[in-house]
Amino acid sequence: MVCTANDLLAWKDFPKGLKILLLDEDSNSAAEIKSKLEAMDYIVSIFCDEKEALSAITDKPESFHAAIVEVTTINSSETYKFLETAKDMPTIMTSNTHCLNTMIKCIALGAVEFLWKPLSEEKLRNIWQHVVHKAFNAGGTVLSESLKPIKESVVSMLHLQLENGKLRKENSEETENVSLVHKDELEQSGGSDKYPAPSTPQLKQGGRSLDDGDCQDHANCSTEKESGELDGESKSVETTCGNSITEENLQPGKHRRPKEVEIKEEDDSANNSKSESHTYFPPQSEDNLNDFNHGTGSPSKASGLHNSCVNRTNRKKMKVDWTPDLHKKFVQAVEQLGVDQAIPSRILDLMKVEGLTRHNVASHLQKYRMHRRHILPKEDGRRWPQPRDQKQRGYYPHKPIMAFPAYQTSNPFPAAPVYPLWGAPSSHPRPAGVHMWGSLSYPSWQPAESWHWTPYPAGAMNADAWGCPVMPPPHGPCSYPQNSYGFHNSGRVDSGYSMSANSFELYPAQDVIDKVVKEAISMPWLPLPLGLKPPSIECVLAELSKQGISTILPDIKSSINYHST
DNA sequence: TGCTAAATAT
DNA sequence: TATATTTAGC
Repeated sequence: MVCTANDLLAWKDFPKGLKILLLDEDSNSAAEIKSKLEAMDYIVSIFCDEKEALSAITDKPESFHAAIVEVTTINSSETYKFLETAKDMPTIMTSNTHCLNTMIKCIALGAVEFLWKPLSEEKLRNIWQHVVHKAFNAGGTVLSESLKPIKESVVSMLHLQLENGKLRKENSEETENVSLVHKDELEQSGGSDKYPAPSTPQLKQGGRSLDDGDCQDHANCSTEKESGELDGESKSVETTCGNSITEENLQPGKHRRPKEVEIKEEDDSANNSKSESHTYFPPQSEDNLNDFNHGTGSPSKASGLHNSCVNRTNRKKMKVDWTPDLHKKFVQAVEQLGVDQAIPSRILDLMKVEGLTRHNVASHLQKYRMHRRHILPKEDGRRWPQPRDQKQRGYYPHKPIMAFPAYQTSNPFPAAPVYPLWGAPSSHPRPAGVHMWGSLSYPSWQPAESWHWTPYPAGAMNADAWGCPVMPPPHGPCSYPQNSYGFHNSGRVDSGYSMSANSFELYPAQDVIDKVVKEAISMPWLPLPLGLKPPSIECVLAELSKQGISTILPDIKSSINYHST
């Protein structure tokens, strides 16, 4: 058998010496293939019968590193059986028949590649890649006996290479990681096969571009974040793939787990053609990820987006995908800090998302502010021209537009964060003890659409929506501490302004209006909500009289007078 | 370190 | 072209 320690030591010329099981009923074809393989120093064992081949594999699994199996329309079912049985062995299918169905089925059953006959040397030369690939991606649990030494050998080889080269990996680093990194290098330089897909080496030699990236798994993502934050922001992370990660998910090491920031990466323009890499996790590959420590479980579902990660050969950009979840975290952090106090570093701390950098946050914050600044005013700001001098950070030109009583401005963490919004069901409870005119502005900004946000989901905190605070800001955005009931959108009070479709949707519920009016009456010392013009006493009296009310309670009257003056 | 604006990517 | 994100510069 081949896989002894001595064999490994002598395996300097890998892949020479790889043992190939060749199953082909056509003896001529088999002989021809064998001849070519042997010319390349592969060791070939020919079988004409599936059962024999299978028993050979079963009896001596370590005796073969890979199999080349011919499939015909006649023997296909047996071939499939072979594939299923010899799953752990990298099996390359060959055929004279160009049958897509057969091809697909073989691949589906685990074949690593499908080659049409005749098999040229070119095609055969690189079949070793499948062996290495399998060795590294078997997921540990299914790594066959014959592949283990392969893996070790390759790791060893690469390790040596690296030591001579540039990357010096600390010895302390666990083997898995080492192998990982190395493997990446190997793949990138040699155009070896990538993870999930059967690589048709002969076709991809040399320039693996997109595919490389595609298959790249998180290992790459994690690789150096080197580029990135020179300012040392990104401590451990690097790139990540997946979703927003929570602390709990963090591994002591550095490789991200299931939830991390989704990042797309692009190749270094200097070296490669630039392309974004999208990680694809074929079903069978998922567990393989662990092998390399990069795994991230499955693509994050939180974001409907693809998982993207990056091949870190380059150092350029890692695009953070601000998924709704991530954005939600962001908004929560911002609101927790208070819009005024929200600065990138603090937000970053609160978010606790591995892989996210201050720059990322700053960038997002910029966008966030832009939205608040520009979009809001567009919708409702027209009627509230702001003084230009209010340039204080965190100050948003938009005026209060809240249609509901809000929280006390001094309480940044209301016990019951309820965010009634325009059009929100009147059943929304109102925070107890709040009697001030809400100082909050609930920017109706934004187009929920852009964040997959459903307007006013019952009980939901619309954090996904731009500007929809998850937590009320500590204080109002402007100097209208008391007038938050902006009815300017109603069009009733103010018909001089056009209303957007959204405005209609946001139209305050009647009971809310009633409530506001009631409060205005009961608390005459408070200014009227914005948008409400104090009626003249004459008008009020006339209206009351019209309704058959001739007697006016003193406090009502005083209230009217109060506001009228 | 934060902010803005330009550059770049999608 | 519009939008999102990164990068550069202050």
